[in-house]
Amino acid sequence: VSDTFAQAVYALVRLIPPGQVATYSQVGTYLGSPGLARAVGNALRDLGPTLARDVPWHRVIKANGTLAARGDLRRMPLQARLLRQEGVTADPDGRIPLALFGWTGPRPVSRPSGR
DNA sequence: AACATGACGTTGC
DNA sequence: CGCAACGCCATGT
Repeated sequence: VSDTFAQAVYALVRLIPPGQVATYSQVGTYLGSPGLARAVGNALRDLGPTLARDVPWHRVIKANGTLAARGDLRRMPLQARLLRQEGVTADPDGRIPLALFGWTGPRPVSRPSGR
């Protein structure tokens, strides 16, 4: 459709529920390829203040569990605060345990009993 | 079409 | 743990 890659990114990030986080590569994977991580970052970087209200960009972090925005350190503390506000805490190392807060994806395979 | 840039990721030193 | 190099994909010039 006429949506750009960025639009797709916003749509997906919008689906990330509070209390959970996704990595750039993860988002990229759901969009088609893990290598899209960079492109995903670009898309969120281009996010405007208006769109930022609809898109929980703070729930997208790096693959190593650290926060991104190394060029815009102003957003770093903000992201940390927003996440903490949702219950997402970091380890003493300053990293977020993806094993606990990691988003399972747009369609979780939560199917313990299977059918 | 080619080159340069970037909220990334992984590996090597 | 910090820094550098390479790979990767989308976008802007």
